[in-house]
Amino acid sequence: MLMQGANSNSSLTPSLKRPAVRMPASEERAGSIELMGALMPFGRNSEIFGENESADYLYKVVSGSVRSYKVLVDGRRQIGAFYVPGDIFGLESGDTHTFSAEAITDCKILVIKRSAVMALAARDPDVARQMWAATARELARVQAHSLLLIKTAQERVASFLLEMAERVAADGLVELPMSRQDIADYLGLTIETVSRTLTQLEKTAAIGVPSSRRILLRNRSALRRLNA
Amino acid sequence: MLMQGANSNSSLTPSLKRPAVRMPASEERAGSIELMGALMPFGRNSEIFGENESADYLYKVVSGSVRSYKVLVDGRRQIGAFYVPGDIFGLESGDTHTFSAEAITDCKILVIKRSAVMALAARDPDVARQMWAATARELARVQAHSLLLIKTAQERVASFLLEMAERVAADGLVELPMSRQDIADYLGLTIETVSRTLTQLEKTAAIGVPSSRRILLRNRSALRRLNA
DNA sequence: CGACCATTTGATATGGATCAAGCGATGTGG
DNA sequence: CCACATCGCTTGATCCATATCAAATGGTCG
Repeated sequence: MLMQGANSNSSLTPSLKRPAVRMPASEERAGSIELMGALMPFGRNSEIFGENESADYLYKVVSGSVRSYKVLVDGRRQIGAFYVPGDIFGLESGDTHTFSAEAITDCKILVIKRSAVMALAARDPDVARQMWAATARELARVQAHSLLLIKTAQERVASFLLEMAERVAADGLVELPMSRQDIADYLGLTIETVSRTLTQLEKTAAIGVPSSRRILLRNRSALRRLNA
Repeated sequence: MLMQGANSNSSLTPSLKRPAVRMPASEERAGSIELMGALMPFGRNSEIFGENESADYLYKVVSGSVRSYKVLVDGRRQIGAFYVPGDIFGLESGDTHTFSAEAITDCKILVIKRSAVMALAARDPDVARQMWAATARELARVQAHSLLLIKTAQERVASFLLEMAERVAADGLVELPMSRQDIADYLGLTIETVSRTLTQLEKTAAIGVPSSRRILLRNRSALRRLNA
């Protein structure tokens, strides 16, 4: 399943190379989770894991960005989350992934064997607590996302921009790694509505759109006011 | 904050009585979390905790049912979850609750001090793992709820009925503890739409509605087909 | 330059919201 | 025990935000 990352795209061959730093087992302690994984490259649009695959690994974005999504029976795609450098993903309840994950851009992902984490967590309460905390953070994100989905188009787009700004912006300029279609599928809207809403926000001077992937936040408090 | 359960309603005085079974500290082991709490009664519509209050306790429904919700700035109320006997709630990311919780019906809630759980988890990896698992289950539920919110009215109502059926039904007959308004706020619809959708499902013989709080699932596969 | 894909813009359709009224059950006071 | 108020729910009529269908524009890469 991990290998699918390779074939669905590109000439990248993510040969699972040993991480540079590897502590002897006795040294594995709280905070060392990140030293337990292997750094793997994924090409744009390649699959990192698929829905219903067994969740044998955890993932941490080192560079690039990732979308998690689910395709509904009627063909609609719902994006559950965008992950940017620093984010951990692949935390799921059971032993199988409930979402798929794809690289939005070329990216480097730290891939960590879940069983190793579990084993470590069984010995080290602090590691267990860290995993709990990571899951709880994810829970909070999903809850916030739920709240998005009951808002109006303007509110959703405004919330999205503010969210991305927090995570990825250099002083007011948000560089979006994802397409309008990705945004639409994240917000539960159509690309047309996303596009129209952006032009609308531009007209009211809340934002600027120098290029389609670059959004300048001119008036954050106006956006926050829309945040309902 | 805990006391609000008492005053906002009824003559019940939830005097924090000691639980019947109380193990000496040395005996507190995995699975004993439930012995660490106090059983408290809450009257219908009374508040169990409020948004932004510090999350000092975890809760487990023993009898009755509970709604968690958030009131948005514009006055709309979004219900995040319904909890029935056996469910744990009040797990939040940080140290403050992000939702409020109210008793839908009179209920009995096991109230557990979070710090006690945390302390125990620090010593006992299995407890920590259990808490992680509980949080992960909650995460899965919220994710499922997110997916609901992008569906059509029919799909949302059908999914809701199937969800409640799994949790609360005695062979096909779902006894709803909550009002149409609660359902509407959970599904991100209006009560009119919920009502209309139910009559519509009744006409297609997918369900029966002997009384407004009792729903008979006549044709689950039809509902599942709607589940998109 | 030309083909292709992403995005924007325009015209129309529609699902669910909103506004408004009717109905049935439950409870209260006479 | 019945008249009446109240509350929760259903049903009806209309409106509106967003979807859908369709076309134009712009940006990128061979």
